[in-house]
Amino acid sequence: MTKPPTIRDVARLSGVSTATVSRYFSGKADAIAPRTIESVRQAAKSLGYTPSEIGRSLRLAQSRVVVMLVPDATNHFTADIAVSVESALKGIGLSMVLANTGENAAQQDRLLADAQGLRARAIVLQGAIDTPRLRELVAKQGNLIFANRRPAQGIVAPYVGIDNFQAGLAVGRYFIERGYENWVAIHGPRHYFGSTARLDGFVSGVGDASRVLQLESPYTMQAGYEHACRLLDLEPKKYSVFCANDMIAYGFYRAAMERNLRVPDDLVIFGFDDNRLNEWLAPWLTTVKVPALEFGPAIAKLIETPKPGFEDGRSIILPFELKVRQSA
Amino acid sequence: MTKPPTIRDVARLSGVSTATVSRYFSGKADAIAPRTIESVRQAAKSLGYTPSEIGRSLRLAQSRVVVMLVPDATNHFTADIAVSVESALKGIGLSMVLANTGENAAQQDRLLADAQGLRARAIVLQGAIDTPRLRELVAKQGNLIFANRRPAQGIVAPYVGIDNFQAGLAVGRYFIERGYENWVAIHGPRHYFGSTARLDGFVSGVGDASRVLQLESPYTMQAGYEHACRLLDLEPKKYSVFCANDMIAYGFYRAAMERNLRVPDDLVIFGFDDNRLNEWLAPWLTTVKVPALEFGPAIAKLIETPKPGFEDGRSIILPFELKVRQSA
DNA sequence: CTGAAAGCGCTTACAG
DNA sequence: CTGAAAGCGCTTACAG
Repeated sequence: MTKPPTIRDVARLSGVSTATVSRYFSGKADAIAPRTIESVRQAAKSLGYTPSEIGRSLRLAQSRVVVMLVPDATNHFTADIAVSVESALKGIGLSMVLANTGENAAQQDRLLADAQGLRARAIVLQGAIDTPRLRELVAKQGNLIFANRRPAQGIVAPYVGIDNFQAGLAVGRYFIERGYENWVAIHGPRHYFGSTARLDGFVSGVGDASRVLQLESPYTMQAGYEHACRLLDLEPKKYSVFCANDMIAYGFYRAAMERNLRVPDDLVIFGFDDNRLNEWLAPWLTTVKVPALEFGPAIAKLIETPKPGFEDGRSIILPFELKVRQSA
Repeated sequence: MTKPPTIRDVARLSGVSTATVSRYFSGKADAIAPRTIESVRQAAKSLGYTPSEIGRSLRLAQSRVVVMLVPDATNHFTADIAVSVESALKGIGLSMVLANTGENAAQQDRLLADAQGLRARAIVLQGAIDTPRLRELVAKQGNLIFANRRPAQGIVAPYVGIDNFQAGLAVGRYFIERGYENWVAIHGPRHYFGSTARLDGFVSGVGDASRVLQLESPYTMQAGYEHACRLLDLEPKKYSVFCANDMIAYGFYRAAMERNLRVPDDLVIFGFDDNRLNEWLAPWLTTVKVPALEFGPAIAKLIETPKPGFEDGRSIILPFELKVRQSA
């Protein structure tokens, strides 16, 4: 509750100017006499001084905060990426503020304004909704980074993630190769560009859009379960289901188990993400592996590297991989 | 990339002083003439002005950032609490910075210093390691809040969470009531005060410490699995296992399944937390329900309410509940 | 190697 | 209802 000591307190106690104290704390100690260093160190220590990031940020017109906006922080894969990013940012001296948009455009825009208020060094969006405010910010600030889902057409900003279209395509082709029938694509919300890219890729892969049953769905087990119940009860068939993420796949599987269906004999299920839970909870799930742990380093690199020119298309495309296990 | 407009730019464009613009943005608009308000609003809008939190924080000697330190952000229950807290803080105009201590004392202390540097409004610790720096901060800043695990003896700071000792006690008594034998307590790391409180409670509940096999363990499925394998292979028995959290219980269960053991006939498993995954992944797990969603509001309330006196024991004890399902 | 001074973007007590 | 001015905690170009 006591007011924290300032640079002036340290200067006073060690008998030097604030300039010298500042140099000590901003890594310019090699231009200070050893004896001076020592007295500053001591004074700072005895006062328990930690430089104020606020003063520093104001002076440098730049903060060390990066804001990450996610549609749903309770989604495991989203959280995995967030953890990876937080850790990589810490490595370069930055803090991460995490905020939930709840898949809500107005909420996203509000948080975008907050991030602007914090003068965030960068804003990382995992699944952005295309709004005028978003576009304005991209154009004016140029410090937005899109992660995992590519931004909508016409937004020029760096993207870190896999090529969702290619991944969908690969799954579609795999379906053809294996001779699967009764295609179902449970795809993510249409307002995310990345969701539709996966879907479009898949449809291209199987080659016949009219034969793909497309179901839009939130990225949750609950939703996967409900879609499955409806489908399996209304018109039971040997479906081949491409799920927009692993959680949907878990839900679908649950419904299948309840109906005593065997996978992959009675039903084919393909997931997406290969989240950390699979190893323990769904080692049977065939899925697309997205390298969650590579997001952090890639994003950190993007933030550290200054923008080259006006056009900012410095995307980092991470590799994906089809993890073929039992379910497909 | 353009430098963001400042309060001065808005003042200039609308022909008023910065004081007036400031009043407009800090909710003192009722003391401004309607016409003035309108011109400020317009000017701000046309410039795309968002007040700088940095300038504001410096002036007010108070930031709107709350730092949350967690031992392991990939732990689901930890993440659930973090989500709840983030959402409640947003409701009162605060941002949350999340950081991982990785169960490492030095890392925790470093992050504590960072939080101090950010002049965090509050620091929330989910599982703190008892270090001199932590104690110093509690004494000097008085803005630390302990969540889910009570601070070590002698640290006077608010705590939000269940009474871990009582919860452990209730489980121990339940074991006695049901006549369970071969007690095993797989407890969390000893450097967390909350872990030992649960264990101590359990031991009190069964009433005979010498008959409890105590195994220290990280809070992971992997660790639960490994403990189980060792135990079940070395000396197979009908164990009654109290797991420090649900993840450990999942791991234990997995090992049991691999050995064709039936729960609860061949093995009794009791979890802790009742995390969000149980509903889908382990609806059979008997566990202690900790109300994750109540942490956010409780912590927000604590932050909003000014400290009463010198002694700060304003803890909020949340209710827990034994969720008896099949496994015990 | 060191210091005096200006200024980053705000808010608010004071005066009118 | 409004403005001039001081000051929050820093950093750095400049001068010595």
